[in-house]
Amino acid sequence: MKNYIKDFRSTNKISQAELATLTGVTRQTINAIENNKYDPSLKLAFDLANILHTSVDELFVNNVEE
Amino acid sequence: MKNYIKDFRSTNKISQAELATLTGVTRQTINAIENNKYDPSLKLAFDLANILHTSVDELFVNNVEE
DNA sequence: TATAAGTGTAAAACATGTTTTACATTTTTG
DNA sequence: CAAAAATGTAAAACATGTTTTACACTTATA
Repeated sequence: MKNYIKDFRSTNKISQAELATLTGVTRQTINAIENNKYDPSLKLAFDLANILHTSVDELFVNNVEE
Repeated sequence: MKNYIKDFRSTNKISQAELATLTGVTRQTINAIENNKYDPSLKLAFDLANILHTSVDELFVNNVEE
């Protein structure tokens, strides 16, 4: 699973910490997701898309190959 | 989180068991998600959307109020 | 109406996502 | 350049998602 959080975050001029606060998770969670340590829950994916003014389908790309 | 899996499944004329096989999870998982026992992982959400010929953003709706 | 196919459900074990606490390194700015 | 802000990271505890096994109930079909 690839994501464009960093790009959208930069476009929206917002830090990992701010994005964390706005989505109600910790900064570590945002950092881990950006660095592909794991994927967010579906709910968090939607919250991230909302705050970053985009959609889940645009924010993430599902690598069909595992 | 609300989902339209049952509706899309019906449109695509496919059983819970078939959808499970196609997405690589168990029938119980599909059943639990349809009945809102829990939300799928982001990857499973994408796989479901693909198989059901729709998008994550159309298949699920994020209830902003927790 | 009998049988098969489809659906609902449950508990235990296991896998993945998130928090907490804490510190190190890098980047930005006065 | 010094200080502040931002980012990377790690381990333990906790929360949520998924499998396995198993059985009961309902709906479709011969």
